[in-house]
Amino acid sequence: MGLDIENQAVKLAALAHPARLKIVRQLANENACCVKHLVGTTDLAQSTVSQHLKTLLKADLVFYRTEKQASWYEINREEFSQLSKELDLMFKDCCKGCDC
Amino acid sequence: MGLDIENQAVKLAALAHPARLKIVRQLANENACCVKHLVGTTDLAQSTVSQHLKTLLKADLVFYRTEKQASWYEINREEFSQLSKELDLMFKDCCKGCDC
DNA sequence: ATCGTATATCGTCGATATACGATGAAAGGT
DNA sequence: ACCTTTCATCGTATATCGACGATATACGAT
Repeated sequence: MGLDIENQAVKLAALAHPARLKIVRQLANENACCVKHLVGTTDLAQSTVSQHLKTLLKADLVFYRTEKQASWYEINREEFSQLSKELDLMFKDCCKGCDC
Repeated sequence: MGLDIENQAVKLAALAHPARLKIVRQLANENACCVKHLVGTTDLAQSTVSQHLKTLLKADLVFYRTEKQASWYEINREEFSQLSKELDLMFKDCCKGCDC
C-alpha cells in the first residue's frame, strides 16, 4: 500500500523549499524543537517559520504538541522513511508490464 | 559529496506535482518516451506537457535528445538514486554533534 | 488585573506556477 | 513545392506561494 500520487506530491512540495529543508534537518538533529528555536536557526520572521511549519504539518511530516506556552514540532520519521522508499521504488519500477 | 540544499529543493519541487509524478512513472516504466506519447497518457495539452518536461529537465531528473521529428525524454536514474539516498539520510541524521 | 513570552493567524503584495491556445520551427512524406 | 506531424515557445489568465508586519490567542508570572 503506497501513498497515492496526490499525497506524494503534497509531501514533496512540503520539502521543496530551502527553509523547510533546513527546518527538517534541524528537527532531524534535535528530534524536536520549539518555534522560537527554529526562528533562531533561520533568518526568517516568526510568522514565516510558523507558516512553513504548518505546511510540514499538513503533509504529516512532523508531529505537533504544545507544552506550557511553547509549541513543539517533532520529525515524523515514519513518513520520511515511507517517502524515501517510494521515491526509490519510483525510478526502479522499470518492469511494469513486461517480464524482466 | 551531497547536493546542496538549493539543488535538493529544485529537484523536490520538480517532483512536487501530480502531472510530473505521472510523467516520471511513465518514464521509469518505459525508460524513455516522446512527448506525444506522454500527452496521450496525461489529460493535458501538449504545451503543458512540454512545460512540465522542461521543469524536469532543468532539475536534471531527465535526459533529452531529439530523434527524427520527435523529442525523447529519458529518466535519469542516477539523480533519482542520489535524491532518494539523501532523503533517507536527511531524517536519519539524528546524530550531528554527538557521538552515536 | 496586568504584563511578558510564545505562537498562530490574518491581510497584503510581489513573484512564481500552471494551464491553455496560437504560432513557428524542424523534419518527413507526397 | 506543399502538407502533416511533432515539438518548443510565446502570450495570457488565473491560482498559489512566500515574505512580512500587525494582530489575536494562550498562558505563566507578578
